[in-house]
This record gives sequence, C-alpha cells and structure tokens, in this order.
Amino acid sequence: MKQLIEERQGESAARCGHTPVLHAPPVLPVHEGDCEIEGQRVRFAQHALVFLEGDPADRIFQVVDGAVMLYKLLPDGRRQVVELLGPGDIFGLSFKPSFDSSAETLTPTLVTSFERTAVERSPNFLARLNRCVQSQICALHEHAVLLGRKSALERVASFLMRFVPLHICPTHHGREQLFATIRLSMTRQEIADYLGLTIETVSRAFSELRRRGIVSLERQDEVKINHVCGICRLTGTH
Amino acid sequence: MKQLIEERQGESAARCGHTPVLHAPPVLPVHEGDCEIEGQRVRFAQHALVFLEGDPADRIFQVVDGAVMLYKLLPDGRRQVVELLGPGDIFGLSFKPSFDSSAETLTPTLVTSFERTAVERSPNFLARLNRCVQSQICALHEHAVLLGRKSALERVASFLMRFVPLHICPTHHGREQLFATIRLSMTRQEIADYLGLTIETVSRAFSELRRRGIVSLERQDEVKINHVCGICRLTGTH
DNA sequence: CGTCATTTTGAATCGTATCAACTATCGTGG
DNA sequence: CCACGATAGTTGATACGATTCAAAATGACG
Repeated sequence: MKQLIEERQGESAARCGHTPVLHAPPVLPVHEGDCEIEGQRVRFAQHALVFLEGDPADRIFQVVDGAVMLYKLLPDGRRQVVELLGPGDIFGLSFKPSFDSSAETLTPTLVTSFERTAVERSPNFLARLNRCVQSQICALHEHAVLLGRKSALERVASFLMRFVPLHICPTHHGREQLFATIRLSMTRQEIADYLGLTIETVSRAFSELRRRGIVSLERQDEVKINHVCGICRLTGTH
Repeated sequence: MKQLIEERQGESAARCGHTPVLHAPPVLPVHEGDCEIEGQRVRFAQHALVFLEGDPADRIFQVVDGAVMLYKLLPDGRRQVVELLGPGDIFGLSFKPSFDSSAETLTPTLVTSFERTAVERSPNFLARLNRCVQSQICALHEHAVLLGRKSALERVASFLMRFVPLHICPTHHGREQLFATIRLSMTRQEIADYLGLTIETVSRAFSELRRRGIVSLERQDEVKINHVCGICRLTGTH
C-alpha cells in the first residue's frame, strides 16, 4: 500500500491535467452488459492533481478507492471546493470541451478513467452515470444550502456528519451517548475552502465543539465525535 | 383565466456563466430514434408550485417555456434557492424515491413531464438527459463559488450577468458602452434566497450599482444594464 | 532536540444581518 | 381616473458574526 503512494507525486503535478497512458498496466475491460468500455486504472498519490480547470475534457473518472476534491479558483486566488468525492463517485463531467473545475486527491486514490466519447455511446454506462449524477446533484443542492444559509458552526457540524456512517443519529434514539471516530484527511485550509469559511473560523468552530465536549481531537485530522446526536442537532437540518 | 405564453426572459436562465448557449430546441413528443416516450404537457401559472420536497419522485420535468426555481428549506424557515431553470432544462431528478427540493414557477411556464421509469429505460433519452445534467452540474459548481466566496456586490453582479444573452462582454472589446435590458421576474426575496443574502442587502447592492451608473431600474423587476462590461468586472470572475 | 509548517488563539475591523421606519408600486373598487 | 390599502422595495442605525492581522502553541519530521 505504501509503495503505491509514492508512484507519481511529482509528475502529475507537473503535467497538469489529463493523465496520459503511462506504463501503467492494469487496463480492465469493464464488461457492462452488452457493451464493453475500456476502463483504465490509474493510481494517484495523496494531494496529486488529476486535472486542472480548463484542461480538455476527453476522459471521465470514477473513484474506486480514496477521496478526491473538485475546486474552482477565482482570478484573485479565492478558492471554493465544490465537491468531495469517494468510492463510486464520478467526476470529470462537463458540458463544455474542457473541465469546469480542477480535481485533486485528498488521499492516495485509485480511479478508473473512461474515454468520454465511448461512455456517451454506451447505454448501460449512461444509465449508471445517470444514477451517480443524480446523487451528486442532490449533494450539490445540500451544499448550496450550507453555503448560502448556514452559520459557521452549522457548517462544521454538517461537515462532520458527512463522515458519520449511515447516519446513526435518527435511528438510535435510545442511546444518546453514541460516538464515532473519523479521519478527515483534509487540512483546515481545504475544509475552510469547502465550507466557504477561513481556516481561523473553522479552527474556532472545532474548538467550540471541543469546549462543549461534543468532539475530541485525537490528532489533527482525526476527530472523535462523543455525541453524534449533539452534532446532528447543530447542523441546522433537524 | 390566465393567458399564458408571454415573453421569455433572457434566454439562458439556468446556464452556467460563460456559455455560448446553443439550446436544444424544445422538442416535444420526443421521438428519439427507435424509442418514443410519452411526454405530457402541463401549463403552470406564475408562482405555481410544481412539487414539494419530499413528494414522491415518479416523474421528471423539462421546461419548454418559462422559468422555474428549485429551493430547499431549513426547519427554521431559512430558504435557499438552489437552481434557476429555463427552456430545455430538466428538473425533478433525484436519487431517492422523493424529490430533494421544491419546484416553483417564476413566470407562466410550460413543462413536459415524463414518467421516471420510462425515462430510465430509454437510451436516447438518457443521452439527452446526460448532456442536460452536465450543464446543470457546471452551473451548480459556479453557484457554489458564488455562495462560498463572493461578496454581496459580486453576487448581484454575477446574477445580472446570467441574463445578458450570449455574454457580450468579452467578445466585443471595441464597444465599451454596451447595454441590455433584462426582466428579472423574481422578487427581491427570491433573488436574496438565490444569492444567500437578505432582501435588504440585495436592495443595497442594486442601489449601489445605480449610484455608479452601471444600471438603471426601469421597473421593479426590469433592469437596464448601461455598461455590461462594468457589471462583468464586478462579478469577481474576470 | 530544533526547525518548519500547521493550527490555535486573541484583538481589531469589516461586511452583512437585523430591526425599524419610510417610500414606491401594484391592484382594486368607488 | 383617482383614492385607497396592501405589498414590495428602499434606506438608515445598530448589532453581530466572520474575517483579518498578529502572535503563540502544537504537531510533524529529520
């Protein structure tokens, strides 16, 4: 596992964007019902650039394992992380001939990439894509609410709830003292850019949650949620 | 009785920022090659509710003519308009069995609705859907940047630029004094909820633009942009 | 153990929200 | 057509939350 991480930290940053076919061997013919699409597996190190906004969008990607963020930059340097993606999620979609955002891994990540034109010709793939994309749209809607209408503390609470598996809160009414330990694998800056805040504000929100005893920070990017329902109530959603 | 079919505002209601809009024409009884899908035309008055968040999502909709907004509510009443849609745009998508947002018309609107299950079985429709949805995702990304990173004035400027057809600004460098008159067909409250602001702040932004001579307010929802490039520069995007 | 980067904390500032008039616009009926 | 009330929009004063700038603390790593 460790050895894979090293694989291509340097060059991917340099040759921004769409990764050409390297020596990388594992090409898997994805057998999709009646039609086959060539899927190409590529491994990326942590914090590696997959593509840049503006690069020609002739391939689309699916996360197999790991995490990816999509972000956009304003000319003066302001950044907004627009999506966080995990296993199964598809990215690199665009209705223009170039990507509308940049993609960077958060952890060592394995993705499969497909030729765009091939995808668009495959009905089975389109059906799959369709389902994926609909859940992404829902997530984007939810995120718009967060960015447009929630306070800093609500944003951070909502952010943490993303990582709580299966949303334990509403189902286990009996036990209030539920906890969960989660690994963020994002820097404060990345979190801030995702939540539309500054690092300082994110930090203060974490401190506030800790002060209230709702979370403990085990390590910098590892949070123990002592009281899932407590966080849940702070999201503004319930 | 409401007489329908009025003017359409600004063409590309739901398009992403800098997009040459070549619209898919509002085709109707969708004759897509080998498969036909029953499309059902429905007319809605202005400010009519198409569906509510949580309603069973067994149909999807396409705007033929008019304008629709999608919004989400927080339990305490805060509202965020998550999408603005115009002719050609599709809505009512969801990965859950129920709608993730509510849909309301902004103007008298003609829509076609399709049975969800039928759509998902039609490869041709899926292909079309796919294109639509990708442009919506781009718009949502753009909107996340607006909500997360732009100032009030930048938001309002960006909002106005949506209505400027074909994005005159960058192409016509020669003529600086370009103008355009646009019909918003949204109340201040709706604009505020779209931009993640309050009505007062939106109002102040409009006043500021007027003070600078960049726009004139002909009527409450009719804005004359005296200097398109001026607005464009204020969006933060260029 | 010391250096560097990241995070946290503090104090001051700024921008937007809030609250409270005031004004303009729209629709209705006299 | 005008008066009228109702609704929507504007403007001003103040409050509050997030940002900014600065510095200290913590963690990562050789």
